Amino acid sequence: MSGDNPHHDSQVDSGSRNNDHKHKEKYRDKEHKQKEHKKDKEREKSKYGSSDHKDFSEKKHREKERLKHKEGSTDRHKDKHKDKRKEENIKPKKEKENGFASPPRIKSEPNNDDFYPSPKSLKRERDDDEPEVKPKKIKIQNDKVDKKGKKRKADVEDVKPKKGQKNKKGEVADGKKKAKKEPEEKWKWWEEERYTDGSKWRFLEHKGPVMAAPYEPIPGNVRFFYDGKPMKLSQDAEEVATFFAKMLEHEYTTKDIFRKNFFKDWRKEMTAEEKAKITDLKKCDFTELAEYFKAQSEARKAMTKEEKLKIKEENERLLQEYGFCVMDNHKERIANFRIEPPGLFRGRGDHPKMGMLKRRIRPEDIIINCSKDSKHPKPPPGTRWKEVRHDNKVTWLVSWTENIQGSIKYIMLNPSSRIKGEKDWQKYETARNLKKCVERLRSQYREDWKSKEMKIRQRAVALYFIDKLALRAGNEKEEGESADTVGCCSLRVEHINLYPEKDGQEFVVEFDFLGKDSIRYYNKVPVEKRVFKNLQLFMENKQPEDDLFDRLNTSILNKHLQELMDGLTAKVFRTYNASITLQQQLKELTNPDENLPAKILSYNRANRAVAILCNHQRAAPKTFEKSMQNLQAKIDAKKQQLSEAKRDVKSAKADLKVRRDEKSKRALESKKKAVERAEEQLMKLEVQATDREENKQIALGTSKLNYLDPRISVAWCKKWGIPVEKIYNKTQREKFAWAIDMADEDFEF
DNA sequence: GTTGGAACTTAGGAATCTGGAT
DNA sequence: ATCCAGATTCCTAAGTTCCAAC
Repeated sequence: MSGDNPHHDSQVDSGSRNNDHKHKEKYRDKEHKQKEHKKDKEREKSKYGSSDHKDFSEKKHREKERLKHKEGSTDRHKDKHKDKRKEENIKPKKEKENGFASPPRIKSEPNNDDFYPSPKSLKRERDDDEPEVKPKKIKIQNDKVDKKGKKRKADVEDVKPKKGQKNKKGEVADGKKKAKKEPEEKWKWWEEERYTDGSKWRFLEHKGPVMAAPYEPIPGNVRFFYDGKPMKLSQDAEEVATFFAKMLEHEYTTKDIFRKNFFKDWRKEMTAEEKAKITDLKKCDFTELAEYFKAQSEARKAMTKEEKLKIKEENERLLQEYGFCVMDNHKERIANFRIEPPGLFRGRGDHPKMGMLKRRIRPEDIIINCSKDSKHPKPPPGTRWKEVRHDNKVTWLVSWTENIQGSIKYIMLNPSSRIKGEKDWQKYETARNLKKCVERLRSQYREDWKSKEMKIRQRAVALYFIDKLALRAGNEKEEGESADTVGCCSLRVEHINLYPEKDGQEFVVEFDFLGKDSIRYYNKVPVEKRVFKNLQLFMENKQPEDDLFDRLNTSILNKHLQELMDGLTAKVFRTYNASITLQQQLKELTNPDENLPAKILSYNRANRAVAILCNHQRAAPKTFEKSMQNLQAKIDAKKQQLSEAKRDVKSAKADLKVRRDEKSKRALESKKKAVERAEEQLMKLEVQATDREENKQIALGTSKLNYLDPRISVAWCKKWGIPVEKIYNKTQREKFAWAIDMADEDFEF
């Protein structure tokens, strides 16, 4: 069943989702005091008389003021005190590998890492404690996938690098003549077995992160003024001042919260004297600093080619040295090998922490993860790592705790790596599994709309939204820690409006809320009557700021989903619906007779349908108006050309009438051709304009990268003879190499 | 069972690069 | 050769899910 999600249609072309900033005001200073409305929940409870609702104890007393910026703090600041209901009984969790039927991994011999020690000589010891090491090849479903009949080296042992390897490695690192060489043959990890024991790798070696560049004090002639008088700042205070100065242009340096947070954190960096003197941000004049940085960036732009080349080479050197690691005998690209530099935090939307100082990360903050038997990365001279550990149950190479939210940041591998690719592939397989049973689940939740139990009804309605509208799960968030955004489970009464009748449709629900990244979701959808009635019920006796689904959270929902299908979670619906929509739209929009650009346009339109479904928005490009004008000018010129061409045809006709010779006839023909050509070009330009206009605020990239099973696109390309390069750029081809290699034109999601 | 932390995916915007127009 | 717009890459915030400790 493809194209089996009829209810998307409305969404696909339903209107505008503008990110209206006014809209945000609406939520800005709201104090959500759900706590005060617990009584309402109690009321509902009794209404349904279900016994399973114990009371929701209230415990929300956040103590603000965290020691955030305490020196070297690795402490958590997440003293969360959830006020969520926890009345549900939670099922015992099942152990499983997410329904990904794939065989245990057996190491196969790579041939492409010449830069690093060739592993040939180095056998890894086989892991004897891995019973599943016998590859019984639970081959991945995809029928066609396997056509090539891989030579699975089922018997190759997992090799572990030995000393020899290390030595070689060192040598490679130093004189990296070899390192330059591209591996001619790309490693097809998808033809190999996977680990099934939960381990992520056997061997991992890397050079550690690239630390942020040290602070470079500003020259003495560049001055900071306080209260009109120049003032030399201590180095630490100065550094933080430069962060602010660099942002001076930006609107958010005018925001109260930003300024307040900044000033508070800045003062912590000041010496006692500075602190005593600098008491008012308004009296601070950063303009000379700002000009200095501006001039610097101008200078950078004006650099000669040689200078630029030099920088480029230096970057390339860093990339070669730090941008790769060896994981299980393969050289793999690292995604983010640089430590995030210090600066001022800018969250998205109305973030309560905007402007806070994002502290500089020191080696002492950093945890290194690598193989015990690898050459460990060296900390910068005179420093040490916080810890070096050897945990092969995780994929990260480096981690540190960030001081704004107290969360952990990681350095991990590039999307083209085996470890990311396998996971990505698995994600789509889970979504395809959902396809097989989605109708069953749909009937199930429709049944549940009638349940006697409130929490089941809520779960069923929420699931309906997640399925129909591709909403995110919606975890609860801690108030005051981040912008006020919601997803499905965390929707509040104020986020929807019910219209028994609107615009000629019955039972319309209007959604208006800020989702991830404070992107507005606005949509009007007709729903089934039963859903509508349920929503009315859920909203009864509630305040706008109360949870719509007060008996539900993501944990309850996902537990339920897990029971319905192995590996099923809320986000699988987004993947499934995105991919199935693409497949179906491609089927619908592709016209076999059309030429290549037209087909690509169809692809983009199908992609766009998905982006709209998933609400992937972008700010209209700054150059949008101009580029539209340019295009319009082209169109006008083409129109002009066309009308001239038509006039030519007329006169050629007249000519022919008079002369009646072959030559005139031919002339007429060629004029006619010119008209046709111009018409075609005009049409193309107009289509392009439409396309661009339609795309003004839609971001296609996110869905392409994260939600659309690449095999659908690859199959489509193969079917219509479209070079895959037209659809995926180089990076994307690297990420989706597995799909490009395995999908043939018959692939069905 | 709850809770918070850890791990990992998803996200939009800024910075940088590139190649075609001039 | 230079400029510019669009494409690509980088950056890191903001989500989801899993899991261990209580």
